[in-house]
Amino acid sequence: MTECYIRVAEDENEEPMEIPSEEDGTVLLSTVAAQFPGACGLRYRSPVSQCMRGVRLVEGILHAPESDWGNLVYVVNYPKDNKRKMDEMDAASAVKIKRGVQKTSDLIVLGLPWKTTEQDLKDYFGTFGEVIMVQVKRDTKTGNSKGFGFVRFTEYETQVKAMSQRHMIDGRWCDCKLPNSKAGPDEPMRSRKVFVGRCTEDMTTDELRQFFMQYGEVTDVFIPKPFRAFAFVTFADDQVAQSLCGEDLIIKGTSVHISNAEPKHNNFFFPSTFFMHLFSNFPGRSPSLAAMFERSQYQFPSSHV
DNA sequence: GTTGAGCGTT
Repeated sequence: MTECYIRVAEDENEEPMEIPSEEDGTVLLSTVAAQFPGACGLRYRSPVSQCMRGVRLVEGILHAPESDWGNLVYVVNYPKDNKRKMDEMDAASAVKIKRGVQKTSDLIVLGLPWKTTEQDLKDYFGTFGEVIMVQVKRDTKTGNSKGFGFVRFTEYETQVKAMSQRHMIDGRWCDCKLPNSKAGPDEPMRSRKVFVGRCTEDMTTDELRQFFMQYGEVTDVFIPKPFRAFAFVTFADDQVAQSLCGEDLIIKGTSVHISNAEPKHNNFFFPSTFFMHLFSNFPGRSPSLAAMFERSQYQFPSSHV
Protein backbone atom coordinates (compact mmCIF):
# COMPACT_ATOMS: atom_id res chain seq x y z
CA MET A 1 0.00 0.00 0.00
CA THR A 2 1.26 3.46 -0.81
CA GLU A 3 0.68 7.04 0.10
CA CYS A 4 -2.85 8.24 -0.56
CA TYR A 5 -5.56 10.53 0.70
CA ILE A 6 -8.43 9.27 2.79
CA ARG A 7 -11.75 11.05 3.14
CA VAL A 8 -12.61 12.16 6.65
CA ALA A 9 -15.62 14.02 7.97
CA GLU A 10 -17.03 14.99 11.31
CA ASP A 11 -20.37 13.54 10.36
CA GLU A 12 -21.52 11.03 7.79
CA ASN A 13 -23.48 13.67 5.96
CA GLU A 14 -20.89 16.38 6.13
CA GLU A 15 -18.50 17.23 3.32
CA PRO A 16 -15.38 15.11 3.78
CA MET A 17 -11.86 16.48 3.91
CA GLU A 18 -9.00 14.62 2.31
CA ILE A 19 -6.21 13.71 4.71
CA PRO A 20 -2.84 12.28 3.68
CA SER A 21 -1.69 8.84 4.72
CA GLU A 22 1.89 7.90 5.48
CA GLU A 23 4.09 6.13 2.93
CA ASP A 24 3.15 2.73 4.35
CA GLY A 25 -0.54 3.47 3.95
CA THR A 26 -1.25 4.09 7.62
CA VAL A 27 -2.71 7.35 8.84
CA LEU A 28 -1.40 9.14 11.91
CA LEU A 29 -3.99 10.13 14.46
CA SER A 30 -2.06 13.35 14.80
CA THR A 31 -2.71 14.05 11.12
CA VAL A 32 -6.42 13.63 11.73
CA ALA A 33 -6.22 15.73 14.90
CA ALA A 34 -4.47 18.48 12.98
CA GLN A 35 -7.69 18.97 10.99
CA PHE A 36 -10.13 17.78 13.67
CA PRO A 37 -8.71 18.87 17.03
CA GLY A 38 -9.60 16.50 19.85
CA ALA A 39 -10.15 13.54 17.54
CA CYS A 40 -9.35 10.23 19.20
CA GLY A 41 -10.08 7.83 16.36
CA LEU A 42 -12.01 7.05 13.20
CA ARG A 43 -15.01 4.93 12.35
CA TYR A 44 -16.81 4.05 9.13
CA ARG A 45 -19.99 2.38 7.96
CA SER A 46 -19.29 -1.12 6.76
CA PRO A 47 -20.71 -1.62 3.26
CA VAL A 48 -21.33 -5.25 4.23
CA SER A 49 -22.95 -5.07 7.65
CA GLN A 50 -24.18 -1.47 7.40
CA CYS A 51 -22.89 -1.07 10.94
CA MET A 52 -20.40 1.50 12.07
CA ARG A 53 -16.98 -0.02 12.51
CA GLY A 54 -13.97 1.31 14.38
CA VAL A 55 -10.66 1.79 12.65
CA ARG A 56 -7.76 -0.02 14.31
CA LEU A 57 -5.62 2.37 16.30
CA VAL A 58 -2.25 1.31 17.68
CA GLU A 59 0.14 3.77 19.28
CA GLY A 60 -1.30 6.74 17.49
CA ILE A 61 -1.32 4.97 14.12
CA LEU A 62 -4.56 4.27 12.26
CA HIS A 63 -4.60 1.15 10.12
CA ALA A 64 -6.71 0.65 7.00
CA PRO A 65 -9.65 -1.73 7.63
CA GLU A 66 -8.88 -3.98 4.66
CA SER A 67 -6.05 -3.91 2.15
CA ASP A 68 -6.57 -0.22 1.63
CA TRP A 69 -8.74 2.67 2.77
CA GLY A 70 -10.96 2.56 -0.32
CA ASN A 71 -13.43 5.32 -1.07
CA LEU A 72 -15.24 5.18 2.25
CA VAL A 73 -15.86 8.29 4.25
CA TYR A 74 -14.31 7.98 7.68
CA VAL A 75 -16.03 9.70 10.55
CA VAL A 76 -14.08 11.35 13.33
CA ASN A 77 -14.46 9.94 16.84
CA TYR A 78 -14.37 12.27 19.79
CA PRO A 79 -13.88 11.13 23.38
CA LYS A 80 -16.96 9.81 25.22
CA ASP A 81 -20.14 11.58 24.24
CA ASN A 82 -18.41 14.82 23.50
CA LYS A 83 -19.04 15.52 19.85
CA ARG A 84 -18.64 19.23 20.11
CA LYS A 85 -15.86 20.83 18.20
CA MET A 86 -12.78 21.89 20.07
CA ASP A 87 -13.16 25.52 19.14
CA GLU A 88 -16.33 25.69 21.19
CA MET A 89 -14.30 25.50 24.36
CA ASP A 90 -10.93 26.50 25.62
CA ALA A 91 -8.04 24.17 25.09
CA ALA A 92 -7.58 23.21 28.72
CA SER A 93 -11.15 22.06 29.28
CA ALA A 94 -11.03 20.28 25.95
CA VAL A 95 -8.06 18.24 27.06
CA LYS A 96 -9.79 17.48 30.35
CA ILE A 97 -12.88 16.19 28.55
CA LYS A 98 -10.72 14.30 26.13
CA ARG A 99 -9.02 12.61 29.04
CA GLY A 100 -12.26 11.77 30.78
CA VAL A 101 -13.57 12.79 34.16
CA GLN A 102 -12.07 9.87 36.04
CA LYS A 103 -8.46 9.67 35.08
CA THR A 104 -6.65 6.46 35.81
CA SER A 105 -3.22 6.76 37.30
CA ASP A 106 -0.23 4.52 37.74
CA LEU A 107 -0.44 2.30 40.81
CA ILE A 108 2.60 1.16 42.70
CA VAL A 109 2.69 -2.57 43.34
CA LEU A 110 4.52 -3.37 46.58
CA GLY A 111 5.81 -6.71 47.74
CA LEU A 112 6.51 -8.39 44.43
CA PRO A 113 8.51 -11.61 44.53
CA TRP A 114 12.00 -11.13 43.15
CA LYS A 115 11.24 -13.47 40.27
CA THR A 116 8.07 -11.72 39.10
CA THR A 117 8.36 -10.31 35.58
CA GLU A 118 6.43 -7.65 33.74
CA GLN A 119 4.73 -10.42 31.77
CA ASP A 120 3.65 -12.00 35.06
CA LEU A 121 2.18 -8.67 36.14
CA LYS A 122 0.41 -8.22 32.86
CA ASP A 123 -1.03 -11.74 33.04
CA TYR A 124 -2.17 -11.30 36.63
CA PHE A 125 -3.65 -7.81 36.44
CA GLY A 126 -5.09 -8.54 33.00
CA THR A 127 -7.67 -10.69 34.78
CA PHE A 128 -9.07 -7.53 36.38
CA GLY A 129 -9.36 -5.49 33.20
CA GLU A 130 -7.38 -4.06 30.35
CA VAL A 131 -3.82 -3.19 31.38
CA ILE A 132 -2.00 -0.47 29.47
CA MET A 133 1.31 -0.37 31.34
CA VAL A 134 3.31 -2.56 33.67
CA GLN A 135 6.77 -2.05 35.05
CA VAL A 136 9.03 -4.02 37.35
CA LYS A 137 11.70 -1.75 38.82
CA ARG A 138 15.12 -3.33 38.59
CA ASP A 139 18.66 -2.57 39.59
CA THR A 140 20.23 -1.14 36.46
CA LYS A 141 23.49 -2.99 37.01
CA THR A 142 22.34 -6.43 38.13
CA GLY A 143 18.88 -6.43 36.58
CA ASN A 144 17.50 -7.77 39.85
CA SER A 145 13.98 -6.80 40.73
CA LYS A 146 13.64 -4.24 43.49
CA GLY A 147 10.47 -5.99 44.56
CA PHE A 148 8.06 -3.36 43.38
CA GLY A 149 6.59 -2.14 40.17
CA PHE A 150 3.81 -0.16 38.58
CA VAL A 151 0.58 -0.95 36.79
CA ARG A 152 -1.87 1.22 34.89
CA PHE A 153 -5.37 0.16 33.88
CA THR A 154 -7.53 1.54 31.11
CA GLU A 155 -10.66 1.76 33.21
CA TYR A 156 -10.93 3.70 36.41
CA GLU A 157 -13.29 1.05 37.81
CA THR A 158 -10.58 -1.56 37.34
CA GLN A 159 -8.15 0.63 39.21
CA VAL A 160 -10.56 1.01 42.11
CA LYS A 161 -11.07 -2.75 42.23
CA ALA A 162 -7.33 -3.43 42.14
CA MET A 163 -6.71 -1.02 45.02
CA SER A 164 -9.50 -2.48 47.12
CA GLN A 165 -7.88 -5.84 47.73
CA ARG A 166 -4.60 -7.63 48.28
CA HIS A 167 -3.03 -9.62 45.49
CA MET A 168 -1.44 -13.06 45.60
CA ILE A 169 1.28 -12.86 42.96
CA ASP A 170 3.71 -15.74 42.52
CA GLY A 171 3.18 -16.80 46.12
CA ARG A 172 3.37 -13.46 47.90
CA TRP A 173 0.77 -10.98 49.04
CA CYS A 174 1.15 -7.69 47.20
CA ASP A 175 -0.58 -4.33 47.49
CA CYS A 176 -1.59 -1.77 44.88
CA LYS A 177 -1.48 1.81 46.08
CA LEU A 178 -1.49 5.28 44.69
CA PRO A 179 2.18 6.24 44.58
CA ASN A 180 3.41 9.07 46.78
CA SER A 181 4.36 11.01 43.69
CA LYS A 182 0.66 11.53 43.08
CA ALA A 183 0.09 13.03 46.53
CA GLY A 184 -0.68 16.61 45.60
CA PRO A 185 -1.47 18.45 42.41
CA ASP A 186 1.39 20.30 40.80
CA GLU A 187 1.48 24.01 41.33
CA PRO A 188 -0.07 25.88 38.48
CA MET A 189 2.30 28.01 36.47
CA ARG A 190 1.70 29.77 33.23
CA SER A 191 4.36 28.10 31.15
CA ARG A 192 4.01 26.72 27.67
CA LYS A 193 6.73 24.22 28.48
CA VAL A 194 6.36 20.99 30.38
CA PHE A 195 8.89 18.68 31.91
CA VAL A 196 8.57 15.09 30.70
CA GLY A 197 10.07 12.73 33.27
CA ARG A 198 10.87 9.02 33.01
CA CYS A 199 11.65 9.18 29.30
CA THR A 200 13.40 6.18 27.84
CA GLU A 201 16.46 6.40 25.64
CA ASP A 202 14.63 5.15 22.55
CA MET A 203 12.23 8.08 22.50
CA THR A 204 13.15 10.49 19.74
CA THR A 205 12.22 14.14 19.44
CA ASP A 206 10.09 13.26 16.43
CA GLU A 207 8.21 10.59 18.37
CA LEU A 208 7.62 12.91 21.30
CA ARG A 209 6.40 15.59 18.90
CA GLN A 210 4.07 13.11 17.21
CA PHE A 211 2.73 11.98 20.55
CA PHE A 212 2.14 15.39 22.11
CA MET A 213 0.58 16.80 18.94
CA GLN A 214 -2.66 15.13 19.96
CA TYR A 215 -3.04 17.65 22.77
CA GLY A 216 -2.17 20.76 20.81
CA GLU A 217 0.38 22.44 18.61
CA VAL A 218 3.92 21.56 19.67
CA THR A 219 6.50 24.28 19.09
CA ASP A 220 9.58 22.60 20.52
CA VAL A 221 10.89 19.29 21.83
CA PHE A 222 14.16 19.26 23.70
CA ILE A 223 15.97 16.08 24.78
CA PRO A 224 19.16 16.71 26.74
CA LYS A 225 22.20 14.82 25.53
CA PRO A 226 23.62 12.63 26.84
CA PHE A 227 20.54 10.73 27.88
CA ARG A 228 19.07 12.02 31.14
CA ALA A 229 15.64 10.35 31.18
CA PHE A 230 13.72 13.56 30.71
CA ALA A 231 12.68 15.99 28.02
CA PHE A 232 11.01 19.34 27.57
CA VAL A 233 7.98 19.81 25.35
CA THR A 234 6.71 23.27 24.50
CA PHE A 235 3.19 23.93 23.25
CA ALA A 236 1.90 26.92 21.39
CA ASP A 237 -0.84 27.26 23.99
CA ASP A 238 0.09 27.49 27.67
CA GLN A 239 -3.33 26.14 28.64
CA VAL A 240 -2.54 22.89 26.87
CA ALA A 241 0.76 22.65 28.74
CA GLN A 242 -0.90 23.40 32.06
CA SER A 243 -3.69 20.90 31.48
CA LEU A 244 -1.14 18.11 31.10
CA CYS A 245 0.83 18.93 34.24
CA GLY A 246 0.53 16.20 36.85
CA GLU A 247 -0.50 13.62 34.29
CA ASP A 248 1.09 10.26 33.65
CA LEU A 249 1.06 9.55 29.93
CA ILE A 250 2.05 6.37 28.19
CA ILE A 251 4.52 6.70 25.35
CA LYS A 252 5.75 3.54 23.64
CA GLY A 253 4.55 1.50 26.60
CA THR A 254 6.37 3.63 29.14
CA SER A 255 4.67 5.85 31.65
CA VAL A 256 6.13 9.33 31.56
CA HIS A 257 5.27 12.02 34.07
CA ILE A 258 4.37 15.53 33.03
CA SER A 259 5.16 18.36 35.35
CA ASN A 260 6.01 21.98 35.20
CA ALA A 261 9.20 22.85 33.39
CA GLU A 262 10.30 25.00 36.32
CA PRO A 263 9.86 23.17 39.60
CA LYS A 264 10.47 24.99 42.82
CA HIS A 265 13.76 23.19 43.41
CA ASN A 266 16.00 21.54 40.86
CA ASN A 267 17.71 19.65 43.60
CA PHE A 268 17.59 16.00 42.64
CA PHE A 269 21.06 15.66 41.19
CA PHE A 270 22.41 18.97 42.44
CA PRO A 271 20.87 19.66 45.84
CA SER A 272 21.67 23.09 47.17
CA THR A 273 22.97 21.46 50.35
CA PHE A 274 25.50 19.72 48.16
CA PHE A 275 26.81 23.04 46.87
CA MET A 276 26.71 24.63 50.29
CA HIS A 277 28.80 21.80 51.61
CA LEU A 278 31.34 22.19 48.84
CA PHE A 279 31.49 25.95 49.20
CA SER A 280 31.98 25.70 52.93
CA ASN A 281 34.81 23.22 52.47
CA PHE A 282 36.48 25.04 49.57
CA PRO A 283 35.46 28.65 49.91
CA GLY A 284 35.03 30.08 46.46
CA ARG A 285 38.21 29.02 44.70
CA SER A 286 37.67 25.69 43.04
CA PRO A 287 37.83 25.69 39.21
CA SER A 288 36.26 22.22 39.04
CA LEU A 289 33.45 23.39 41.26
CA ALA A 290 32.84 26.35 38.99
CA ALA A 291 32.81 24.01 36.02
CA MET A 292 30.34 21.76 37.76
CA PHE A 293 28.08 24.68 38.52
CA GLU A 294 28.29 25.72 34.90
CA ARG A 295 27.19 22.26 33.84
CA SER A 296 24.26 22.31 36.21
CA GLN A 297 23.22 25.64 34.74
CA TYR A 298 23.45 24.13 31.30
CA GLN A 299 21.37 21.15 32.28
CA PHE A 300 18.60 23.38 33.56
CA PRO A 301 18.86 26.24 31.11
CA SER A 302 16.51 29.12 31.68
CA SER A 303 16.06 29.31 27.93
CA HIS A 304 14.19 26.03 28.16
CA VAL A 305 11.71 27.29 30.71
C1' DG B 1 24.32 -15.62 44.51
C1' DT B 2 21.87 -11.92 50.32
C1' DT B 3 16.69 -8.73 51.20
C1' DG B 4 10.93 -7.61 52.32
C1' DA B 5 9.68 -1.72 53.75
C1' DG B 6 9.24 1.30 50.45
C1' DC B 7 8.04 4.91 46.03
C1' DG B 8 9.18 6.15 39.29
C1' DT B 9 11.97 11.28 36.70
C1' DT B 10 14.21 16.73 37.22
